[in-house]
Amino acid sequence: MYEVLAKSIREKVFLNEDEMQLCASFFTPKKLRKKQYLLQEGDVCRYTAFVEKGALRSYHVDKKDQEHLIQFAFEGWWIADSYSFLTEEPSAYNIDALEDAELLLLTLPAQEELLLKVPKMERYFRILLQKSLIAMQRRVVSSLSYTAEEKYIKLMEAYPNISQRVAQQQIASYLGITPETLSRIRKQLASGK
Amino acid sequence: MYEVLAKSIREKVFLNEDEMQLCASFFTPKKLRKKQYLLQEGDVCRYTAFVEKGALRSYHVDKKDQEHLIQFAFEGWWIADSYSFLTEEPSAYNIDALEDAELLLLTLPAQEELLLKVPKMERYFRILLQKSLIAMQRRVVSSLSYTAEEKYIKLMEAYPNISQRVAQQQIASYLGITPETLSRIRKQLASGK
DNA sequence: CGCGGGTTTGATGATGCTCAAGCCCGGTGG
DNA sequence: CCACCGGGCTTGAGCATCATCAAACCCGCG
Repeated sequence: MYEVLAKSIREKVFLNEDEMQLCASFFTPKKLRKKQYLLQEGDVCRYTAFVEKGALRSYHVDKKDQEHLIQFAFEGWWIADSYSFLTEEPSAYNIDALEDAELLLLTLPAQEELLLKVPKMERYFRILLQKSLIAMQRRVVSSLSYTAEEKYIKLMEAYPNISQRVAQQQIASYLGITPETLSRIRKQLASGK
Repeated sequence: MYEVLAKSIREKVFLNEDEMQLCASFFTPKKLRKKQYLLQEGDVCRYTAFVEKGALRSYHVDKKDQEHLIQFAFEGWWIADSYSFLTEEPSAYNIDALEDAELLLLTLPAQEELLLKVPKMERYFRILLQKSLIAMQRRVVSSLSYTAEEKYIKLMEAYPNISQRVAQQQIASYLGITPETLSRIRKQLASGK
C-alpha cells in the first residue's frame, strides 16, 4: 500500500527504515470509487491526498455550470486544494475520482506532526512544491501563448498516454476549450496533419 | 538592505540573530535599472532574486514576438525561472526591471549551502512555494473560467494599486489579452458600470 | 436490443484579435 | 518657451477563432 509513496520520498530525500515507518504512520489509507468525491465545493479540504493507484481530478465549476479542470492526479501524484487545506476556508473546487483509486491521506495536524518528527520531510515537500510550481507556471505560459491546437499538441507530447486514461471532454476542460473544438482539432490533425 | 528579506523570513520561521546573519551572508546585493535584464531567454537562470525595492517581471516571447507576462515581482517577492535555475538548462523566459530595483540574489550552490547550514530555511522555502503555488493555481482557474472583463476586475480587486505601478500593456499581457481589448474593457466599466 | 455517455458534425454567433490611425502627455533640445 | 518626438493609450473596421446549440452517431453494457 505504501510502495508508491515510499518511492516518491526516496527519490528526493534519504530516510532509513524507521523514519519511513514513522512517516507512513501519519497517513490514512482510503479507497475511492470512480466518480466518488474526495472534496466538494463548500467543504473544507481536510486532506492532501497521495495517489497510490488510479486517477483523480480537481476542477472548478463556474456560474454557467461549466467544469474547468485544474489538475489530473495519477499514481505518484499529490492532489488537494492547498488554499482550503491551509486556511480551513471552504473550498471553491471539487476533487473526484476518474478511476477507482487508492489514496493515502494526510491531514493538516498529521502533516505538522510529521514535519516535527521527521524534519527531513520539509525537504521532500519543498522539492515537490517546486516541481508543481514549475508545472503550473508552464500551464500559465501555455494558456497565454498558444492556440488551442498548439496547447493540445504540447499536452500530448508531455503525456502521450493520457488519452488512454481520460475522456476527451476532460482533456478539453483541462485545455480550456469545448469538447466540440477538441474534436475538430483532432480531426484536423488526423487528416491533413 | 536586508530588512524586507528579514521580515519575509520572520513571518514564516523563527531565526535568532546569528542565524539571520548567516542567512544574509549567502545573498549578493544587486541593483537593476529600469528595463535592465536579470535573465534573458537562452541563458541559464543563475539566481533566484528577492526584491527589496522596485518591480520586476518575468515573461515569455512567443514566435509572433508577442510578450506574455508570467509574473510581477514587487517588494518582498521572489522571482526566477525555477526550471532553468534547478536544471541549469537555458531559459525560455526573460526577467527585467519595470522600475529601478534593489535585489538580493541567491545562486543554486549558495541556496544548497544555506539549507545545509540553516535547515530551518527548508521550511521558509516550503511555505513560500506553497503560497506561490496557490497563486499560480488561482491564475490557471481564472484563465480557464472567466472572460477578459471578469479577469480584469478580479485582478484589480486583488491588487488595487497595481495600475499605479505598471503600464496597462503589462496588465493586458498578464491577463492574456491585447492592450486594445483592455482599453475597451476599461471604457466599458468606466461608463455604463 | 436499447439505453446512455461520449464523440462528431453542422450552422450560427460572440468575443477578442489585427491593423491602422489618431491622440495625449511628458521629456528633450533648439 | 515652444516645437517636436516617442511611448502609451484610445478608437474604429474587418476578421479569426472558438463557443453555442442542436442533432446524429458510435459503442459498450445491462
